[in-house]
Amino acid sequence: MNKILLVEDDNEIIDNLIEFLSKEEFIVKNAKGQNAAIELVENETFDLVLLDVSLADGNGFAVCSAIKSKTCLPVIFLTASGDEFSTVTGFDLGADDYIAKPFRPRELISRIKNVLRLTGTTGSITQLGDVMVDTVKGTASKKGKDLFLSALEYRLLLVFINNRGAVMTRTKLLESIWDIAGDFVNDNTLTVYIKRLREKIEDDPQNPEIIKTVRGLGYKVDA
Amino acid sequence: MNKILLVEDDNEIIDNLIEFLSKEEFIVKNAKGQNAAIELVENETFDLVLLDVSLADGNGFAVCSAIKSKTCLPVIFLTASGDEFSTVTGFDLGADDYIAKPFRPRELISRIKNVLRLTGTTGSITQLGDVMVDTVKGTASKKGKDLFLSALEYRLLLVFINNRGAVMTRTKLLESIWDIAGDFVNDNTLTVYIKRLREKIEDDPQNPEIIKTVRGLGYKVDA
DNA sequence: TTGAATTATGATATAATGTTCATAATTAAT
DNA sequence: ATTAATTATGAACATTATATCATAATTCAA
Repeated sequence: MNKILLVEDDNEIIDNLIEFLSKEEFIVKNAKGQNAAIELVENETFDLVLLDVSLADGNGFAVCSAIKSKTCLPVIFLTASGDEFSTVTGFDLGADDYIAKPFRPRELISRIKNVLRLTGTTGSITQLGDVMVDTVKGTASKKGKDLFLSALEYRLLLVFINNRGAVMTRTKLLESIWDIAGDFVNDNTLTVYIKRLREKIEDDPQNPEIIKTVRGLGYKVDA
Repeated sequence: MNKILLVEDDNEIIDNLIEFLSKEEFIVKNAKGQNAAIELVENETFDLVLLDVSLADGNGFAVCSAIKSKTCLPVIFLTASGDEFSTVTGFDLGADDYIAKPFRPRELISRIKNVLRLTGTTGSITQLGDVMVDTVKGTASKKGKDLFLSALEYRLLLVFINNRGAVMTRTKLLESIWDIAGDFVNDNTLTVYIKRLREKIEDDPQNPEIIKTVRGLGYKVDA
């Protein structure tokens, strides 16, 4: 159940959106003015803000700035027309998306869900076979069981996950984890880490299925 | 320098976009058909895909599915008109955004940058005062200098960052980090960790400005 | 098949982490 | 002011992490 703050002063739109969004399993709370919006954001927790650009007491950009400076809430602008929203300044202010009125309700839902997914409010979990990494918590698990990865093992796993499909050279991996080209850490250190990580995440560490060796080039995980 | 795969078969658009995006410091590579696109994605690394919905050899949705099943690349659809893109199926397929032709170049740039920011391909960095956390790399820094956080310290910091503005009770924190309600780890363990984390991230650990004690309730960081 | 290069493994010293204890400092209420 | 509760600190300890060495196994090419 995600909770949405609707900053809007047009009663018809308010009623329509509250009715529609409630059906879609969202909890909606309305603020009609800038101050009300900012106060609500300060005193309650929301998952997303729908923000009308043109409010009776001023434009929504100021509200967006205020919200973004206080929270990490995603903001979707509602605009009277596509042109009203300057994407350049809008996105610069930290807006996550915008939608022009009149919009089809289903499009609004899609955009809301999309933004929630992208901003990770619903959790940003990445999967690699049966290994799951939760970058929000900073943890990893295999088949639902917690993996106890050290800081370096975790970072090494992240590098592979964020470069799925690509062969990672030893140099690239060393740079990613140790920030240097291999002059200061022993070249074998990486090999040892690969081994240790494999021992924790692979079903059969001797025949790795996740982190594969690409002889002469480096290592890779399939996409 | 982000690398973009442009899947488009109209030569005029290709030329325009390559010229414009190159000026904006993007590296652009073009694929004219479905197979070319999928092959490129498999053999090269990109940061984002711009995907025309209507290609000569079929519609772009199939390409989107193929890309998303193989990679975690963000995809922005280019559509001839707003209606052509079904936001419902489009977003369900994993599309990250879409833009209807004709679009203003600056809007395209804004949307590209926005998606890159949201999907974290440019790094999903969260800031807490002068402390930055990069959950893509699994690292943290203060004033640009690397912090060497242990696995538990890093996770504790993430809990605070993901709950900015809220008071976190000792029980909640213990549950977040140790997955238990405090029965198995000593109650003081958390206190010691708070102290150690403060020593690494606070300017003056004796007078913490980031992680504040809320006596009787727990700890909180401001939003 | 042999040899050189690459990758894997096992063992080890050192440093850091994780947990607990004992004790001090702080705060709020009586 | 005294007391009780809460939070902070310092130090001790067992455990784990980290980096390196030596050595083994593997692969590829001559």
